[in-house]
Amino acid sequence: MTKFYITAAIPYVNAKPHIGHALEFVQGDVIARYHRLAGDETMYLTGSDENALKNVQAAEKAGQEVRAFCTLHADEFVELAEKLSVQFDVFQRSSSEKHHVSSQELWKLCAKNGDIYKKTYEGLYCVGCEAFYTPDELNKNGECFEHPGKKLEKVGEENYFFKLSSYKEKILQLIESGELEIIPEKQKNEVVRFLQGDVRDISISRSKERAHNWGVEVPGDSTQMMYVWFDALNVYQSGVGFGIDEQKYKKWWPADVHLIGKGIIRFHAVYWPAMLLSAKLPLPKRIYSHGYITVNGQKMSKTLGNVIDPIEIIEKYGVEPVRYYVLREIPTTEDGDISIDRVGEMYSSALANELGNLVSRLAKLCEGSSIAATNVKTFSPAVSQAINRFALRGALDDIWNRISALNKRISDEKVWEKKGDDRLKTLNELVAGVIAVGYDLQPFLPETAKRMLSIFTEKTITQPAPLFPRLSA
RNA sequence: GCCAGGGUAGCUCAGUGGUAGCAGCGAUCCUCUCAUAAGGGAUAGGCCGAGAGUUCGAUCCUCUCCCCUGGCACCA
Repeated sequence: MTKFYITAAIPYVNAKPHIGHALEFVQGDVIARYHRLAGDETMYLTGSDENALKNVQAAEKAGQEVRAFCTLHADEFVELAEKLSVQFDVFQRSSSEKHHVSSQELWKLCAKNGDIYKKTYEGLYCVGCEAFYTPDELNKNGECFEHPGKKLEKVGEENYFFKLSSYKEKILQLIESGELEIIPEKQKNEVVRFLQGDVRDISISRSKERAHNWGVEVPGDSTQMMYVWFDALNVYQSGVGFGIDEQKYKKWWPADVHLIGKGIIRFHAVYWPAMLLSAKLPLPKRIYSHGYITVNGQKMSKTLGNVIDPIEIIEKYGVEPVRYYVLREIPTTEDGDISIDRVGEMYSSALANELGNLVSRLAKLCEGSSIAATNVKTFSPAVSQAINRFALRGALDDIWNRISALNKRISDEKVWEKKGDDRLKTLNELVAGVIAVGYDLQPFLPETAKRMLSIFTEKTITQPAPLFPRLSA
């Protein structure tokens, strides 16, 4: 039995989840479910990024204690996963004691290898980003791109630095050779271009004061806290026992897939491998990067007030239509758009009319006939291949082509007019087709798939209640 | 500003050096009746962003321009 370990990025918990988080959770869930069904021992992990300064600021704004604030939001992500039928095996909070110990362990390994050094850093500091910039990273007015109009301050501070520059060539080679695979190509190219440029060492700590005394303390220096990404990335390891449970860690690490949003590719494809190389630990095998969701063609933003709460759509249409939408309508590795109306359209056309009605009509046609249930135990090659290439939408395209073909066959052959052996033979073939569809659909729409398989493997097939009832409105 | 990728039917997109696509959704029309008034079929007359060049010939090659999107160190 092979193991399969996939991670979803750990979200900041400074606000409640939006539809973008749902997209990533569901994508990862499909891949995890696929591997579980294929017989792999599977681990699907996510967690929460709680040590970020943003959380401290958000908590202060909300007038709450940081830890309580984080717990509140972390719970919302756990709840979202449940409502989406997303099965995480581990939800690792980065504020947990174990995670702190684990991250300090990683730090020590990098330090032992001589890759961490102290340096007084003087630079231009953007209060909005709470980050330093070099002049060439700024716009022509000398302001950062995130906060145009905001003057930068000159700040000096002694920090720990990580020798990222030492690993530039090695990582470039790993990525170009495909040993560390990045999908899609577009993101891979951006990482390669970055690595071909001037890669500088990065600051990996900040003063405790600047960190508002929140985060993971640097081992052996109680005046410094780890830069949040240093510990955040380590969630992928701490969640499977790194520095805590060696046996467990050895079993799961390295990750087979890191699933992330395109905005954090650099951390996963450059910093993270560098840290692991420094610590002499195995590297993740693949990075899948997905796009962002726009709403009615616009970026989601709190200012615009167009943030879509996935829970709301789930309540309106149900879980599986939401899963279907983000998997089929949103290009797997690119940006896509969502609107409530569009979800409704998809519900009617693809789910109720095509799939739901197919199940209904075929079940009805089968009533009174004894159908020999086929026992499918594997995914179709097309679907397997698509999932392994992170082409989730492609897999659904294939499945829906088959659904259309089944509907067409029923009409073309006027199955309802057939009699005797001819009818029985045709029905058997059609049922086999639907069962195969149901099997392939399991990772995507688990509940629907389960019902389909159960309906058509019964000894006597009877017409079920609609899988996707027509919407009244 | 710099870098990358795009601008093709109402929408989402595919595509090729030689009259643009059996594409999907929506729309319109026709049609079956097993089915959730679902299914199936047909149609939709789009200057393939603008201009110039290369070529016998370009939507696809080159150049310029316009527009959009993405990346530019803490955003799923």
